[in-house]
Amino acid sequence: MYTPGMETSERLIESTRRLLWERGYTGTSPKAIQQDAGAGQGSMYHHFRGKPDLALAAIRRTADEMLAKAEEQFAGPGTALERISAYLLRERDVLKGCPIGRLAQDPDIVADPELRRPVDETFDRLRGRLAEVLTEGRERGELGDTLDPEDTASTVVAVLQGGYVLARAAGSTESYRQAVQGVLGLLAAHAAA
Amino acid sequence: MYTPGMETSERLIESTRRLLWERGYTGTSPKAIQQDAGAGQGSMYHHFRGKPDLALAAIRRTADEMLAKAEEQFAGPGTALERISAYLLRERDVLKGCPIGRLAQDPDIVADPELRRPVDETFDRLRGRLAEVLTEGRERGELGDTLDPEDTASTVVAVLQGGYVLARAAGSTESYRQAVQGVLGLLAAHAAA
DNA sequence: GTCTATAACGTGATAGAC
DNA sequence: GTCTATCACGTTATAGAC
Repeated sequence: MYTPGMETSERLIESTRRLLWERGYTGTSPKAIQQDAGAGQGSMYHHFRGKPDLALAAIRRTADEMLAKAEEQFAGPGTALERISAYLLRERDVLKGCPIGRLAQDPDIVADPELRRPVDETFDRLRGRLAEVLTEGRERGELGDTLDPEDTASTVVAVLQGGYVLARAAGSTESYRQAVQGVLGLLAAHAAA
Repeated sequence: MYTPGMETSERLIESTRRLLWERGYTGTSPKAIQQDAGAGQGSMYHHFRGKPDLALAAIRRTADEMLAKAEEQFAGPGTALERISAYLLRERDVLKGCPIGRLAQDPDIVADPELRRPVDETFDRLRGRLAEVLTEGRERGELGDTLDPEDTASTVVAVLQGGYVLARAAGSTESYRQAVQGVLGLLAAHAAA
């Protein structure tokens, strides 16, 4: 992943992002990061205090990117259901899984409050924005009054995260697609009711 | 975890089951297993060919146990919705996550077809049984005709798996509860329609 | 800012004694 | 069947030269 026109610290963060996604925190060694970034031991420990410090920088950047991409669909045109549908069905590297959700399974991430915070915040903001979209849809009469926006927002995020899990287990994106179609079908039926 | 009245190979499997749940495959070392089980290196390599072989035995047992516990709710009394509700709301170690779903995030598990197979099969059977329960509910008129049992079954499994992810990220079971309430609410609205 | 050297310890496995 | 010894290599970091 060596990229010539990029600062060493920048390259280290980008390599860490990629390796955290592929192998998780426990499975990613400082040595692997250094090799991937084309940097020596000394460089890494000059720019970062250690593995957790570097991981924190990488996680924050990935989290910001994820929320920005989600906002593209949430703030887009269409009904609430159309925007949520666009979000769930947009092109994704389903078999690679969610770069943030993956970290929630890592015991070393969950055990460290500094590292867990950006993961928690990411899901909290996603859920919050989805709840706003759903509330809007209910006010516009696109969805029934009985729908609980907060609970349903959590459900949508959970279907996304769980869909990733099923797809990786199966080695196929089909189960992700099914899970998404299922929840969209339930939401559509609710709208019609 | 040393348990006196148990065969060494039995203790090794039980320790592996617990450590795989807590730390995942990559994060679990043979040495840690041996110490937990109170067995030496030689014992482990006498009974098992290595780490993957021992992990396979542990995963199979956990998978069987999971499916058996799920069947208790699926085969129980009540409507389809009541049985699915009982399944999702039964007592669970939510913050510890799903011992099988956790493995789907592990690159070394996914990369090894022998180790991935039991994980995939577990979800496939869960999804299959849920689809049967939903089909039954539709035939009995408990659920609307527009509901797709296969897709919805995937959705329910995904909500469960995703709920675990959200709960671990938040360090609280609340988001799991919300995600489950959300999908049950959508299913209930569908039933009423 | 970057590099190499070194260190103390862990990993996954084999060999062979008991 | 169980144990300890040994091995080659990886991990996470520190020290200090360039």
